[in-house]
Amino acid sequence: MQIYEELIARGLIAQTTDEAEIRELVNAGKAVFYIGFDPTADSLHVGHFMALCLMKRLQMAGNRPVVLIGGGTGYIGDPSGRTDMRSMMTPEIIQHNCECFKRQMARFIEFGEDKAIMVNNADWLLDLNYLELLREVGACFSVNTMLRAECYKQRMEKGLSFLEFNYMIMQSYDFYHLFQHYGCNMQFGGDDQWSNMLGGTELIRKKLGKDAYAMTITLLLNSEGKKMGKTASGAVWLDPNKTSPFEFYQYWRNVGDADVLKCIRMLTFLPVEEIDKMDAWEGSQLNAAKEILAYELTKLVHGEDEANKAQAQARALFSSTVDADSAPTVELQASDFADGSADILALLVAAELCTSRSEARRAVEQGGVTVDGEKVTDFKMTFDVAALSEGKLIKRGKKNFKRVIIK
RNA sequence: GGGGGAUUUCCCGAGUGGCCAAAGGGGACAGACUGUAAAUCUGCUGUCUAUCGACUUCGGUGGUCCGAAUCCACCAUCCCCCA
Repeated sequence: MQIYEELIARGLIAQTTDEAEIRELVNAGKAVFYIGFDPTADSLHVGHFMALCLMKRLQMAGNRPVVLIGGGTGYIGDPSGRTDMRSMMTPEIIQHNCECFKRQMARFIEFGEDKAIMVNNADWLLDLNYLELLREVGACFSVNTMLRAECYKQRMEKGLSFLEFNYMIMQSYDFYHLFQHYGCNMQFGGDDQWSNMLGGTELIRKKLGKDAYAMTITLLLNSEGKKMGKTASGAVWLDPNKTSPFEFYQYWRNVGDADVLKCIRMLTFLPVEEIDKMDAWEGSQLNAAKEILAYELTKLVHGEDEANKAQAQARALFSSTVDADSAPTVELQASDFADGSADILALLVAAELCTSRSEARRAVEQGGVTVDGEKVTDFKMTFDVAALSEGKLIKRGKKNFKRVIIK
């Protein structure tokens, strides 16, 4: 199976400008393609991960990836598909985020001579001259067309600033620039980038009379049509300090039945034939598929050791009531518990299992708290500080737990 | 530039002087049922004390009043209409 066919089999391709041409270039390993990443945070997340995987797959097939860091476009903020404006980032933050991105990417993509290259659009966007740009590039864009673009739809109701409106032009200019300086003839990206990407191919056609191509990756949506990789508290990050390997593992371990196979297909590097066999799985058998998904992804992002650890933790915690030695541990100071005894509410808060004593009290009242497997029934329960020097496993609900030790 | 409207607790959204920590829905969280899934049902959802109660909150700052999310003034942000 050739690479393009594999991408299709995995359900990764959403839209293309010229399928035949792209297929040929990519399969022949002749594509120089870029994907842009705006430094909107100090860590990459799952959405970026998909793009990085795509780069890796294409690189393995002999194509040359260009990673574009949006150090310049970060000054504007992409309005695509958003209902409100992004908060403006200071140049310092943008710079910092770019550094973080670079470090994380190096884990996935091989950079170097004849390998992948990394560029930053701050290098050419920051020096643009406004009037010059308007004449050179602005003349090639029709406001009428731009306004019809899908990516602005939601913003037409809530309002779109001129600043953000220009994002498409900057991204198009990037493509134009890379086409000329790096021979980059393709741009890939999330499906929400489609209109921005078309802006680039149009610009290249109008300015240079040449063809460039664009292809988008299917957005990873769950069966309810919501973007995956988000939790209530925010994105699922690749940075282990922001989302621990265990949390990362658990996120995938808990995906819905309807989504497991799709995720395995799109996100892992398991052979397509192997995945096809899993298609027949159903019911509780899917639990095994979820474990595979969680393990594979954790391994890709955090390495084999961390994946093994996370899996062992999860199995120990859920397969039996016996506590896990590998549970995250919190050490507290005995001096914080002046009278030598610690009440359960204080422990729950100190272990960050609850955010306030009120919340902790509710959890206890509803029967959601256990200590070393024993259900706590009285929220006034106290523990001898000395007894906690050995550590106790405190659980809030089924999935939150900490080993608490008082020294 | 002129005119009109909006800003409420995680989100949407009621609330136009005391009965408002603030309806309703969503989400989150906990419990039951399960397969660490989904669906369903129940509880719960500002903080502190937990008993009465106290405290902080309704874009910001000041003011009126015994009393303000609700009235007034100014400021900020956003939306709509006209130019």
